[in-house]
Amino acid sequence: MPTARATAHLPLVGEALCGPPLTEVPLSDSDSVRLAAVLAALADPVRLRLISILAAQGEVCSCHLQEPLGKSQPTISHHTRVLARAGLIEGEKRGKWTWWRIVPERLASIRAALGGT
Amino acid sequence: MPTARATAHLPLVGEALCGPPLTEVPLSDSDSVRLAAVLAALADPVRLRLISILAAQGEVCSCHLQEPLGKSQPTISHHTRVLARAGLIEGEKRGKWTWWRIVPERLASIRAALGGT
DNA sequence: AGATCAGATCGATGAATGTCAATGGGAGGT
DNA sequence: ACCTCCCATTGACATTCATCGATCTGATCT
Repeated sequence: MPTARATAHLPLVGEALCGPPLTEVPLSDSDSVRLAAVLAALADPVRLRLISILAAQGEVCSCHLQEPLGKSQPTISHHTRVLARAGLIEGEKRGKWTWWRIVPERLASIRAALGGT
Repeated sequence: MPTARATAHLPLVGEALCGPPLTEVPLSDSDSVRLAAVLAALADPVRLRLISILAAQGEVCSCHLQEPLGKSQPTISHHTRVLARAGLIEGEKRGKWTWWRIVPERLASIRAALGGT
């Protein structure tokens, strides 16, 4: 069993996402599960493109997502639900349509959890 | 079909990760697939804790990962492989042991792809 | 050479996930 | 009332994935 030398300190969890910033690594079980869940919500090509569309257009209703994403309506609904449950987007029903928008703080907290200053 | 108003511009792909920064959203198919693959490599509790251990200790051999992660040796090997293939960690064989360390630029490129400055 | 140890690979298994057709539920419009 | 449109939900299917036991490859040591 060799010995390991300590060097850099790269915090992996930001306050907004997983509670207070942790001082001692490794990540706790619950924190890692929470962060992994949010990252898993992001780790899909369709959902990434969906988010990029929202980022570009500010607010988009589901009917505008189906065509650029090239997926069926239930699939789009599934992806918006996954993203909304992860807190990455928010939906608001206005009349017949549901308008979706990004929650930028959530993306920022992910970046922070990944070691951003 | 309602109309959408354009607001913020949130770039999702950084240079280091997926080629030149994209000016027009949405993300291309290939870019979203590439970014999703790296995020998927990160979206696992065991791998997040593994990375946090590496971040804290600088350089760690596999034999030191098995115990804190509480997983079998083949499972640890599987996770290091996934992370290495995603470019998030690097392994170096020295004698009998394989030493693993973080590739900080890779994490930084992910943060950039997620809209960081 | 033989024994030992670190870690990669193989095979199997159970769970999670992306996808879509079909259906259901509301909100508008006529 | 009826019809239409938007979207969520259900059920089913195929694929992917995390996990571990067993095995294989190399490197080290006696």
